[in-house]
Amino acid sequence: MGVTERKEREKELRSESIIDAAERIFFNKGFKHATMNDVAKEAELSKGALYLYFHSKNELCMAILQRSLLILRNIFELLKEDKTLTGIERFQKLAKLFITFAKEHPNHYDSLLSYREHRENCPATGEIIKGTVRENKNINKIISDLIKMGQTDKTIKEDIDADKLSLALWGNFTGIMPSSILSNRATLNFDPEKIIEYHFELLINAIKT
Amino acid sequence: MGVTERKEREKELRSESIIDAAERIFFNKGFKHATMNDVAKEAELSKGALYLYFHSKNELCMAILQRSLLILRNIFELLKEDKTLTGIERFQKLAKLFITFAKEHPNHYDSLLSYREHRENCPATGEIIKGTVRENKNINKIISDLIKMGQTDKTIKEDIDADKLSLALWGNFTGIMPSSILSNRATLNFDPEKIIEYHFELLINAIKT
DNA sequence: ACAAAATATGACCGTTGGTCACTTGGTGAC
DNA sequence: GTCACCAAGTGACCAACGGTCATATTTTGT
Repeated sequence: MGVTERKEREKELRSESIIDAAERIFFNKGFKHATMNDVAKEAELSKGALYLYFHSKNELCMAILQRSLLILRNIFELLKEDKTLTGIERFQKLAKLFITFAKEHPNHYDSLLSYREHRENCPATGEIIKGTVRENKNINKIISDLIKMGQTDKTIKEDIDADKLSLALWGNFTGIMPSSILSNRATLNFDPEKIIEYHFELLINAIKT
Repeated sequence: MGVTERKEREKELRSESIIDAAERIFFNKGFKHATMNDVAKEAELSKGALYLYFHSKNELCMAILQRSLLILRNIFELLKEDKTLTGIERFQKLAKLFITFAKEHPNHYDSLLSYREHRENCPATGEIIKGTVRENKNINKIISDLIKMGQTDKTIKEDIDADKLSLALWGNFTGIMPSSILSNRATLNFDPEKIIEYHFELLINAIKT
């Protein structure tokens, strides 16, 4: 009885192709102005069908956000596996990777920042929400591991609390950049990248051996 | 001809009383679910009249945000004028004031975080948007001044870039807290206040003489 | 071959932000 | 005191959109 398995795969594929369509539409028109009809048309489905796969527009947005987190996790994962660097050097590179991600995936980065807007009305029990929470934890775990690796190779102070620092960085990542990279930079009288780098510089001084 | 002046005052008062009403409604029902009709009723006006004072719902939200920034500025201003503290001690107290603000004015704090949602569609030339930008700069200026005061009394390292650090802190403030204080804390496995405090601790180590 | 179940459709609904033709009431000129 | 005028205010109305559901189509198991 391979039918149910095949159906499950097809359902999964449908779901993915809807998210693909949603990304194209949302990233082009913006979350607010894109409509579910737009997405349906792009996905070559009727509007009603979308609701067989996602409970609401917000949940569809959260599905995109989950992808964004995945992209970022993969970037950090690579850093973690780079054996040519010392611990503190890896930490140093975190800031650059933050910035690179935001620049190379501006739309996905934007979706990260709109977390607050879209989580509303999404039942916390839903698979998608749980997925984003899980992915979030994964990322914090990696950052935390990076720091611990620095402690192992003695390039980062022993008494640093890796978990807390990891969360602080994550907060900083989703804090300083928002007011910047995606706003009209014209109105800013500072360069957000420089701020992040400077901030990291200070932290590095605080934690290196 | 004191009539025009009086009318101007009255217009200003109306505007304020609309914001008052909007705060009560928005803070109770949430920005999304509150309607302009709700606000109109609360302000004892017709819906159409609201639009004589604010171009859109978003702009009304930004007016509330401007108030939030004002509250925060006043808090920081007090810290700046406290002559009993050394520079580094004042810096230390910043973190606590951040947290206090978020706890004592949760709705206003929330409105700060929803900046991204509401700025959309508000023309950058509007008085309200310019007001929020100005208030934002004021706050960064105060933080920056606090740091410089520490450099003057030699409790903070001379070579710290006060402006950059000020922006980094502001980013952190609007970064770590959002994912925390206002989310269901139940699902969090960490205490956001602790994270902020720890982060500050590290920074203090990096900048103190 | 056919009934049952899964999948898909799109007309339809309720709600809401925003508009606009119209009303109201204070003002200043005479 | 009267009256034309204009800013201030009104609320019926509109278009747009998220979401639903009765119906249609396709696939599945027997």
